[in-house]
Order: sequence, then C-alpha cells, then structure tokens
Amino acid sequence: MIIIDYNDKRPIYEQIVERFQTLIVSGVLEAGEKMPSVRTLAVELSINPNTIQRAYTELERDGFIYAVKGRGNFVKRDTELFEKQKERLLAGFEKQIRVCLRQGVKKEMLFQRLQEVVTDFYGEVTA
Amino acid sequence: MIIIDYNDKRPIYEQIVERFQTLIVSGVLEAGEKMPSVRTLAVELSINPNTIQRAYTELERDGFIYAVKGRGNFVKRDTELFEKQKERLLAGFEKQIRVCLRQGVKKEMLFQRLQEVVTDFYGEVTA
Amino acid sequence: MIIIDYNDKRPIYEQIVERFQTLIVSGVLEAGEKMPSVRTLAVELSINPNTIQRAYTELERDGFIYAVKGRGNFVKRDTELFEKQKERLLAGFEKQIRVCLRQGVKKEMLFQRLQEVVTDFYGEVTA
Amino acid sequence: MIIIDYNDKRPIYEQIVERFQTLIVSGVLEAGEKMPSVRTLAVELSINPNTIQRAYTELERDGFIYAVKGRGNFVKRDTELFEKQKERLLAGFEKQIRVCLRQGVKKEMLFQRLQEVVTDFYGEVTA
DNA sequence: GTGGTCTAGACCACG
DNA sequence: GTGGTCTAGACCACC
Repeated sequence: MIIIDYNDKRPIYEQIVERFQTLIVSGVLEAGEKMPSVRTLAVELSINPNTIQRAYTELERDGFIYAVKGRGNFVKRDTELFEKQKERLLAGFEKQIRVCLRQGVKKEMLFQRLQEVVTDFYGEVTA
Repeated sequence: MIIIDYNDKRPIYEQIVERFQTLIVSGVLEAGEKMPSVRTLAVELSINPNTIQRAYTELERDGFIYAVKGRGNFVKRDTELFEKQKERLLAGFEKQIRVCLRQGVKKEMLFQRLQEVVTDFYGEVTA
Repeated sequence: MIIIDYNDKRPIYEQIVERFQTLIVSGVLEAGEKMPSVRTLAVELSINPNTIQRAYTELERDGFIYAVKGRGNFVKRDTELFEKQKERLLAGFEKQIRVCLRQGVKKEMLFQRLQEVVTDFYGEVTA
Repeated sequence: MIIIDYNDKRPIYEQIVERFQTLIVSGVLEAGEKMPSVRTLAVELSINPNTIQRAYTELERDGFIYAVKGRGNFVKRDTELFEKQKERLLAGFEKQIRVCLRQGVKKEMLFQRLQEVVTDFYGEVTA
C-alpha cells in the first residue's frame, strides 16, 4: 500500500505522509478505519519505527488521523479539511505555473500539457 | 537584480540559480554579457562567496554561462538548451497536476486556475 | 451516563474518573449508592475492564468511593474531601491564568471571558 | 534562559516550546534575533540534540521561528500569530473554568482567585 | 559551524 | 500490543 522511493530527494516520512493523505482523501482508507500500527508498518517497509511515528504525528497534526493510546491510529474523515488540503495543492500548482511562465514557457504549451495529463489520468482510472 | 528570500525553504544557491536562469532565458541578460563577479555579488547580497560560487558552477554545468579564467563568467545563449530547460519545468508542472488529480482535485478547477494565473501574469507583465 | 471522547488526548481512565467525580460532587450520585459494576460498565462502554478497574481504584484512592469485597463499589460522601477536590481544580485554574498572563493576555480579557463562560454555564444548567 | 522541570509530566520538548513562545511573545527575544543553536542548547541543558530539534521544528511549524540551513534558527515576529496564540490560551482557560463549574466550584470563588492571581502577577512584574 | 533526517535501542503509559 | 518520548550516534546538505 505504501511505496518508498529512495531516489526521491524528499525525506521518507514526508513520502509516507503524502501517500496516506492520498489514500484517505481518495477514500481508499475510510473514516474510523485503523491505520497499520507503527511497528508493523516499520517492519513491513523495513525502516525505523521512529520514521513512521513521525509521519503519523504529522498526519495527526494536520487532522487526517487521530491516535488513541494503547489502541492505535485511526482515520478521521473531515471533508472541510480535505478542501483545505486541495487548496494547498492548488497553491503549489499555481506556483509551478508562474515559474514556467517566468522562464518563457508559452501559455498554449501549459494548456496542452494539462489537457494531456488529464486525459491520461482519467484513461488510467477508467481502465 | 537578485533577491534572496530567507523564508523560502530552498537553499540560497538554488534561489540564485533559478533567478539567473529566468534573467537569461527571458533575455534580460544577453549572450556574451559578463555576469557579476563572485565577490561583488557576495558583498552585494551579504552572503558567503562560496554560495555564489556554487550557484555559478551549477549554471555552468547546465550550460547557461561559461567561465573564462581570470576574466569572469559570461552568459551563453543556447536556444537548444532553453528548450531542455523548459521541458524540465514542464515535467515539474505535469507532476504537480498528477498530485492534484490523485488527491481528488477536479480537472475543471485546474483549467480555471491555470487560466487565472496566466491572465494575471500577462497583466503584470504588460503593465 | 459516561461518555468517552476518543479525540480527547487524555487517557480513557482519566476521563472516567473525572466524569464520576462530577457526578458525585454534583450529587447526581448519592452517598451509599452502588456504582455500576466493573464488568457491566466495561461492556456498556465497550472498553477493557482493566480500564474501568483503574478508574475505580483511582476514585477510591482519592476517597470518592469505597469498595466492599464481593458486593461492589459505593459512593462515599465526604464534604471535606470535596473541598480538597475543589482546591485542586482551583490550583489548575490559577496555573492557567498565569500562563495566559505570561504570554501577554490582558487581565480585562480574562475577566470578560470568565464572565461569559459563567453566564453561559448557568444558562445551560437552568435551561 | 530555559529551565526544564523533570517533575513536570509534560514532555521536555513541549516545555521548551512553551518557554520560547513566552520569550518571543513577551518580546524578550526580538524579531530576527538568532536562537541558540540546536547543539549548543542541547549541551547547555544537557539533553539530547534531537529533543531540541523537535522543539524547534514545532516552533517553526507554529510560525514562531524560521530556520535557515547552515545559518541557524531565527525569531519571526508575527503579531497576527500572537493573537491566535492568545486565543488558544484563552480556550484552555475557558475549558478549565467549565471543569471547575461542573464540579461545583462557586463562581464567586473563581472571580476572587482570578483577582488574586492578577494582582499577584502585576506585583511580581512591577517589582 | 548550522539544521535536517534517519537508525537503533530503550523506557513509559495505556488498554 | 499500542503510541509517545528520549538518548546516542551517524550521515547529509548548506553556508
């Protein structure tokens, strides 16, 4: 369910956070569902429990999960939060657009690529 | 000409690299033009000369400038290179799109935001 | 009668202890009255009997209830104890005030908020 | 400048966070001022650098400081943030009031204690 | 020298 | 068994 890319420059815990966000927001993990335990997941991914712990702490701080001592971590489903999350992603998207424009990428090119990725994505999903 | 944002998470040398790339690709810095000397710029920005050096090394590695021993660094203008650079940026753009889509952002939203940023950008520039 | 808030950071047994203290001090549970049995309550709240046991042990230690072997736990009504309990709460109250003041909260603000909460509380109760 | 209370039930990193918040909000640490380095402070308090690191990470996340790689952590001064912080503290204050009221503490008592603590506090400060 | 990440291993509180 | 905290020691990127 979780894949770590060691070529990715980003820290491991951040990759885990993003992956779980995707799983939760997309509904693969449902509200109230139990997250894999810190230790279990650590063994499964063969990384240190502390790293998982850190990822979970971050997810909890951002309101995606909640922890119950002695029982585990559980998925929270907060649609309002999901909107905030999307807004955050769109901010990153807009930033990226500006970088492209500043460096002389034509706007037609941006629209074309966006169209391509979108159709490709829905192709994948529908398939 | 160069502004450093200390609140920006990215390393300083990277900010400098990106800024010069923009200046060169957009034509503000013309082919053959002399870059500010490492020391001068270091003093001007009151940062460590090593940091400037690193930025210049990176710019040279990527083909944006070339160094002449004892004389300084000069702007190269290599249109083929610029295309590669744009392709790199577009790859980042596409990646960002996919992240948004995976986390449930609607495609209409992406098109709308792109349109907004583009018009805003050309508004700024024309002004 | 007892509600557990899994979003609350505090341990479950502590929530139970506090809830029973409120019920006893406020007189909802009267002196001599039998407490729900450990097992019954555990089933009712669908939590581990150990957790209830721990709460009861704590309540007994603090003098709110007493256990009779083979018969169950019973409410004690010890007005002197209640005063001690209130003093404990007031200590927490004062500590919180000091934290606010240290971080620059104006004293007028504290009085205002206290007034608001008090009126709100009696409003609720009277209703 | 920082004191750790090992009798305090709260984790060390949290104590450090709160202490620095006080120092920053109260203006003892001024905007732009450099925070003690992670390692230095760790040695000074004879605790593990990781613990300091965690405290600093939290302070940065909450907007009280910002980190510049290779240079250190610096105080940010964001008055808007300070208001949020005060609001957080007042929420804790109100919660405490409700707990007291629920357990039968008289409202007059609360007003009296608040008055006492306030005068005591300003006495300390003015002295 | 600075901060940031990660591992390894330990201890505690909770259920 | 669960999460939460802490220590010790290491490595990396940055300045």
